[in-house]
Amino acid sequence: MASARIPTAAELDWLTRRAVAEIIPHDEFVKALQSGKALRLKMGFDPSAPDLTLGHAVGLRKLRQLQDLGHTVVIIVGDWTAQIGDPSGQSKTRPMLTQEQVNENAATYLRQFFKIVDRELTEIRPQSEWFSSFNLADVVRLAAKFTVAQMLERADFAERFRAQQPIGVHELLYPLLQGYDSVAVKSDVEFGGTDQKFNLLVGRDLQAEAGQKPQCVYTVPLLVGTDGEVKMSKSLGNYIGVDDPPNDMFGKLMSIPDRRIAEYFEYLTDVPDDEVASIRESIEARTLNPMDPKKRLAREIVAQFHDTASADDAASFFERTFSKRELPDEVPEQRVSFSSARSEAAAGEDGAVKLPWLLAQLGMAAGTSEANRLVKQRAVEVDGEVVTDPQIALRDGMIIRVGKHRFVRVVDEDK
RNA sequence: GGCGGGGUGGCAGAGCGGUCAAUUGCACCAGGCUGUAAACUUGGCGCCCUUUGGGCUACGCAGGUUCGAAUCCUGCCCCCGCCA
Repeated sequence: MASARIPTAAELDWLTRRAVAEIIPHDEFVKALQSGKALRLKMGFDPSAPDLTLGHAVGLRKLRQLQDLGHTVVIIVGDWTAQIGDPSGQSKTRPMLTQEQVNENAATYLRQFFKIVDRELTEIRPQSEWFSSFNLADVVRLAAKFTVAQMLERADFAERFRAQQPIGVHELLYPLLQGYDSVAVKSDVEFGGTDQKFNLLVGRDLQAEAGQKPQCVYTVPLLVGTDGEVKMSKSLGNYIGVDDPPNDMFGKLMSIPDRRIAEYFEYLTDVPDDEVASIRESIEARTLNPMDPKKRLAREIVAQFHDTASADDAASFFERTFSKRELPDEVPEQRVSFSSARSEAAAGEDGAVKLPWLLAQLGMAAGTSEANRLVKQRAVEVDGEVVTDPQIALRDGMIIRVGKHRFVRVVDEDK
């Protein structure tokens, strides 16, 4: 049997407290770590949302810490449950996905997953491995183990029920399937956000029934998104992706509300507890400008998902572009055929072109209507000058800026 | 199976024959202030045309009545609840 290093007292403390919501049962988990046996750490993922956010990173960082002791991660590709749509924390039924979409998403997801988790100590297990051979009898047997009342204990089901929102019968199957995964892979500990608690506990029950030692349940707190209010999630648009380019990541981190700075440090960095505590205190006491620890946070995190050099670059990019409002020296280029632009959107004798049209073409505005508004509201700059004239002369290499953070260098494709 | 309620823009939720591209809140975008924080403030928020102007597409789906329908009628689909 594979073995793992026994954690030191400090490591143990870190693993069971920092960025941890709850470990059930706590003592059993500690005992397991101290046994020296390599544990199987299960984490499921839902391939309906292929992009990993910093919210996911909270839990993945814990997995990584445990891997560093020699434990094994078992990642479950939820190719069946994704077709159901996880009802956890959802206020609505989610759409089902096709197998093709699932496969595509899984590839994207795993690439990002291994930015944090050690590939060498990871087992990838698609649910279809055990569920494709499931038949109706198996499903009925599984479903018979739970009652409707038990299912309705789940906070989100209960809430939807109360609010007279629809709950699909198939959604009740979701926790059961996820729980069965634990039986299939013989997991020792399952990880998830606090919203997963119910599902994770179902795994314990099913394992016990199957004569296995029930897994421990390890939940991590949910990271609040950039709006500072609700759980970070892609569908709410308040997320920071682990795959976000350094500048974006840095900028998004700078935009989180001050009151969330400390918890971001706590959940996403290795900055020691006492330092985090002092940052928290000085922000509350207003003894330092919150922008400073926030910059540090942004650097720490960008360095983690990219590297130190990128973090430095992102920091100076940020200061130049947003603090001083200068143009960055590297502006993404967009190629446009000047001649066809002139024939399509000619606006004058001199070869000028309609600016709103151009903005829409460049993808800097959703459409010409929006572009028109932006121009009117003085949100458009060309080569550093605010433009209000809806006509514009094309110039190779011209730099167009819309709002604070959209800019493009226009290059003539005809050349 | 019976009875009742309901389907409106990203969400919530008004409107119930013309003045409705549709009140309002949230979210979002942009300007001001600033630290891409908070608070505040101004404008905007279906698409398209250069316009205080015009066109097109929209209020579950399909038809119909009407000079005119998100608003009335018919059929269909879907959701919620109660009773069985």
